[in-house]
Amino acid sequence: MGGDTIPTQTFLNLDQDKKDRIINAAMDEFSNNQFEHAKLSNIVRAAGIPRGSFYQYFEDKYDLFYYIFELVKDKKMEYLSDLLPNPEDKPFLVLFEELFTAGTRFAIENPRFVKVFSHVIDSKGEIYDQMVKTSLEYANTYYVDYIKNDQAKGRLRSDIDPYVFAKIVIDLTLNVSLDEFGISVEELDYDKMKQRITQIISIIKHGVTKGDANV
Amino acid sequence: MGGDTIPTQTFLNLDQDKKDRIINAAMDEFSNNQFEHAKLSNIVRAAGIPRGSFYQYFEDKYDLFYYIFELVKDKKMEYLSDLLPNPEDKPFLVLFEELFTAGTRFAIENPRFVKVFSHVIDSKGEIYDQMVKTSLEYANTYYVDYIKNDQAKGRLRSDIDPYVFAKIVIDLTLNVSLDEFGISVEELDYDKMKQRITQIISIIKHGVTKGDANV
DNA sequence: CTCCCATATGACACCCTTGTCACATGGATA
DNA sequence: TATCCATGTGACAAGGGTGTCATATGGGAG
Repeated sequence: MGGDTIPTQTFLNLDQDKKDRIINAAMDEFSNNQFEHAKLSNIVRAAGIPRGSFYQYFEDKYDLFYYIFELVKDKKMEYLSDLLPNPEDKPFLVLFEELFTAGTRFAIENPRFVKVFSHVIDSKGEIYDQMVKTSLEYANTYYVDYIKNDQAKGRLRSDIDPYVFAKIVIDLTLNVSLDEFGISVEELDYDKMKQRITQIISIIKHGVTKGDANV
Repeated sequence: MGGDTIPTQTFLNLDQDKKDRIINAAMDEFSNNQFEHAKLSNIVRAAGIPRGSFYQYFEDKYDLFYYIFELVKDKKMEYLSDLLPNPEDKPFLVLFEELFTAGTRFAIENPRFVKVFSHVIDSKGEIYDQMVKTSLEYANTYYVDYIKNDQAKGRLRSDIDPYVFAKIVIDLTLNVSLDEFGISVEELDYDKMKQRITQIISIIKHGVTKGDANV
């Protein structure tokens, strides 16, 4: 019975310590390697369980990854969920700054999670299609509507293509926030990131040109 | 003799047709797969040469990839090299727009090349470190200096961190120019891209805020 | 003709992975 | 103690990749 939970009931029955060891080992492997390069052999060795046991807990490698990736998404949602409902019609740039900040905080506080995430983003393979493509497309339309709304209210220049702007915003959050030349996620520092966000928002908001009113 | 050219002399001696078949097959495989997932078996099959012959032409898979990647870089340089010397002290934003446009033209006219390139960018592995990291770091400092110079001349806001701005510029050229949700490099259209570039430059230049002079 | 060297060839050895399976273990229950 | 069921276990089959090597081929030189 209960044969179609994603991890098996057997896994859920495990004592917490063993579960933690497995999750930990998987997290390590998946944060250091893309899915296809992650090796079950490493995971079972690091977790200190026999290979055979693993297959009592999960269907296969993909199944494990799916489980881990859900953990990552859930964690990220903890950081973002308060911001998204948007009851009081915040300007888009305010929402953007809040999301950007929350996302950065998530990255700093959960570096391994972010690395798992980044591998999927970069992979652009099946896993990407199945696990994040839809979310990003959703974010895109969400942003586009938001931007159009702000344009209608005169908060944003109406000659800007909402799709292009939304794409920039998403790319910035995905890339700029997470890495820097030679600096890995583990070494991020909150104050520095906060400054960077302020800078980025300022550029997006006012542009880089000096003393120049916009068109 | 000549034992340390990258492809062997034997390869260089091959008749053009056979060379082309090999390069073509390699290009196909490397544009559809990251290095580690690219299969020599596919390449030799597509090129119509026996497996053993391949090892008379190249040291190994990595060697072949290196050769192919050089071809890609050379091709890209054909598009960019005129712009980089910068004799007449162009404003940074003008240079940026020119590079962006040239890069886009390269992408549209050589989609397979771009895909090879993107795989490396996304891989963030050894290949990335060896083949593009240095170039990107170089580009970064080049931009930073350029930006500082423009700031000194009052063309750009001096409260902007040149490093952050340079990073944004590089990320935009690497990501925004190349893909879009659901649109692969093969389907890019020049006019559409030109519009997008104009939009992006405009946002960077003046910001997105309506009727708002900058700080 | 035959010798020589560059080149061609594909079966094969080797490596490393994943997922399986027949068997072991152990605690609860009667 | 006997039995049962969940769980543990690691040797192993199968698959799929790369690079090698013993052997074939073929054109030019003597």
